[in-house]
Amino acid sequence: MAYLIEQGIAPANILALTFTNKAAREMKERFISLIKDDHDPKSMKVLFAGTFHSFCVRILREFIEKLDYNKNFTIYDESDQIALLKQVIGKLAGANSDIDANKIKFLIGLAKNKGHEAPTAANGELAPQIFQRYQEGLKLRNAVDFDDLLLLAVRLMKEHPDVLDALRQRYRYLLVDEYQDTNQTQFEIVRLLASESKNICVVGDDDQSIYSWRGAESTHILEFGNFFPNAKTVKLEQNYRCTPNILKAANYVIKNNSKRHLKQLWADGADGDKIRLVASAGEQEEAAWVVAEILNRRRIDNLSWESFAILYRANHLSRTFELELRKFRIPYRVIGGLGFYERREVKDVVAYLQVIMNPSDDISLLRIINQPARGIGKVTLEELIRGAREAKHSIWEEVQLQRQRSGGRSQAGLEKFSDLIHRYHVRFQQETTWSQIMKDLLEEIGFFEDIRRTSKDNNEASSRCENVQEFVSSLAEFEQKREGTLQDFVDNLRLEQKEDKDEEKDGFGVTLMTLHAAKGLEFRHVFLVGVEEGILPHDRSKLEGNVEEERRLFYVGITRAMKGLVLSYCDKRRRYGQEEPRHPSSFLTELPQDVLEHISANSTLTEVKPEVAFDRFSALKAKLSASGR
DNA sequence: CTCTCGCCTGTTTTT
DNA sequence: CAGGCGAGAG
Repeated sequence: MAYLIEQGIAPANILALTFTNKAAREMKERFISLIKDDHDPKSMKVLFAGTFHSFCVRILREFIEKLDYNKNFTIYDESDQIALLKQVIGKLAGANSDIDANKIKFLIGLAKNKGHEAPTAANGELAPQIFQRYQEGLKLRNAVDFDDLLLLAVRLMKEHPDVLDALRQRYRYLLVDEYQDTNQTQFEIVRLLASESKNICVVGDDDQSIYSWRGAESTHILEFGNFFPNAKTVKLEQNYRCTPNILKAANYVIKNNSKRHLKQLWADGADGDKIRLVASAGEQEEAAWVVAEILNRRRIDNLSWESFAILYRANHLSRTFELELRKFRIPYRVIGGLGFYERREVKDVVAYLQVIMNPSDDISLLRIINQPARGIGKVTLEELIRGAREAKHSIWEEVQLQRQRSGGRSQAGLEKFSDLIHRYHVRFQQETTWSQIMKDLLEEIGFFEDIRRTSKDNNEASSRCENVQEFVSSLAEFEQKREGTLQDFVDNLRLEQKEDKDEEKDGFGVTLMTLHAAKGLEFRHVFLVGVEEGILPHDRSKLEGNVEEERRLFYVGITRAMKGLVLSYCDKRRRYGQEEPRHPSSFLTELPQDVLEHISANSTLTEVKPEVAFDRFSALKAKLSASGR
């Protein structure tokens, strides 16, 4: 990107795509720091650097009317999808059918990611019908799901050559990061945009392909030359991040994969510290050891909290570490997991905004029509849904009909709700102080009182109220920056994990995140925790015969570390409130012994003694006898 | 119509 | 353990 700018290419003609918002942010930052001496960073705002999804939203908001959607379409997230699917399944198979909405959602996603119009019948007898009804349901609600964003963008470009042409004119230089993770649809987008100009540059590493479960195919990068025959390949084999010891460990692990593009990674400099393999009795001990080590290391080397990251395979593993960090009042941030906007109270507030902007959005409407309670109960709702279905219009329109008809206890409620949405719809259109309107709305419906009333305790109540307050202040902030419409605000919310607000200014503490989220990032000290058989590799991957992807995940984790790497596992772990025995990951046996140091978390930090010798059979034996007792 | 209680089920990874 | 959901009392 910096090179293109140096060559005099207009920033508006450059399009840079990534897979996560964090990676996009990181890319922008590094780019700005490269060019800031010669160019005004502000003039670079027209350069689009973002995720595939946010790029697609942008072009769809501009052109989607050509596909017979309304411009103010709503983006459905996972829970909205599930809600819609449950409706569809209920309609199709009866209320007490045992069809799992989650499974269907997964199948639909898989099909869409591969660019299919419908899942094949083999996926389950009802799946094709459900898929069809689901898609109709989205359309009816003027909504699109995450995968549709990509699919519709492709359709737009294919069916409307004038649009494609305009986009090609606009985005003349295309760059894609983490290209090994492109799925069929994303590949199609790239191909459509770049096939004429051939001004395309992609970066990727097949050893870091960790999204095949989302339809990513690393063949896209391996066969790049087939689509762009004059492509020039540049191998980046020197690693500037890790110490030779860490890189050696990574190389040893990854070479156990059979399906890969061979390369010789090397790193300069001193070997560095040994990699520490820490065994703990349980997750409490593991967390205690890790946090004590962070405290220690920070003091000794005079480091910032930001130098440390705790990485894990699955989100729920963050909990014990959060508790322990809190105990010592160490600042930290958790990436992912239950996102900010996924919290009940925040979702409710967002749903109000959605309905106000797009009343056809039944899913959001049903969420808030009786929230806080205004006398619209199950019976009324069923009537509304039935009426809407029969008349083939939205529930909102059905509300407009039924509020006229008198009788029934819910009448007043319907009247009130309908009037409320109308009034605020007008206000949001006419006034520009969105945050004030939002405050008025929350006040009028008694949202905070309702939260206090329905919360289990004071703690929960105040934290939920705070979340809503924070939402309102982020709205205020957005409004002050004048960076976009209210619709843009909601889009960002949907597509972006809520990041810590003061992340930019004074650091954000220790980072906790999944291995997937860590890709593309680096930390001075990495603690890769829960390295146990069944967690990494995950049990499910073994069933699905995809252990090699788990190994790549392990590889990604190892190579996030610049100087220090700790791999840690427990002998037992609580799961569903029940304690279970655990065993070290088989991946650990693939590590070169000479770069390892074995540590038992039972020994205190001041007197760290290397364990006798790591012998997994004796370790296993010890565990078996322990569990036997 | 509202609310509480207790049973149930699930936990991979992300936009 | 925790959040979702249905049943049943008020």
